[in-house]
Amino acid sequence: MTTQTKELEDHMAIISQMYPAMYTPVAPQQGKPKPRRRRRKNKGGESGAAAEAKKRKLSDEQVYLLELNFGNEHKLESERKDRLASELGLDPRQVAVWFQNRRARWKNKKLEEEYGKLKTAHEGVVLEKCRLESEVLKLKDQLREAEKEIQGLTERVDGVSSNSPCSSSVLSMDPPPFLGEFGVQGYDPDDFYIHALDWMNLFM
DNA sequence: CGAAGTCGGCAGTTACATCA
DNA sequence: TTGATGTAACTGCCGACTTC
Repeated sequence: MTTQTKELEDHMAIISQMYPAMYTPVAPQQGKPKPRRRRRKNKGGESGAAAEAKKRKLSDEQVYLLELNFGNEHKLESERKDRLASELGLDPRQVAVWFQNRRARWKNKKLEEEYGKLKTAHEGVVLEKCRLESEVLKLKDQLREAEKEIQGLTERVDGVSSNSPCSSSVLSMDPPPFLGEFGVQGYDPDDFYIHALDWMNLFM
């Protein structure tokens, strides 16, 4: 076996993996030919007998060369089509049709890939949304607890406010930065408890 | 400039081969 | 035998280009 032949076989193996259904070996026509259903019309003007004589399935080598050409350029200029057709022993029309169908398959494949990517991305976003929603619920709970605690402390402070030396300055302070639900800009949930404790220490 | 012809591309369809 | 699937080939339409 020559290196070139081996290379061709390797390429065919790869291509066969990509398009398994395209490369089943052509079985020689044996016995009496089955009657074919009639097409609607034959625009090409080819006689029925001539069309009948044509091999329907392209050979592995023909497909391999067509794939190589398609890999280089998906579009087919007239000159290249004629050259390819004579190289492969095909009608230029067959080459054009093959490229057309191949472009359609390629487009479908790309659409499927794109769909897969979008689906994965969408699933990721839905997951992240769930995570964020549960985090919001958790933070709301924490906020409620903190507000309850502050309420209790405030009531305690009110009870002794009349004889506390610092009461006036404390009571005149701005409300704590964590009061109110999500109304504070620059609020960092990680620092929530640290800030809350700092603020409460003023009363201790 | 515009009508007519040609050509290539695409979407959709049909006919056929192959396989489970 | 039959239904599903892949593919070659077809139809019909459209836009770009050329010719007259």
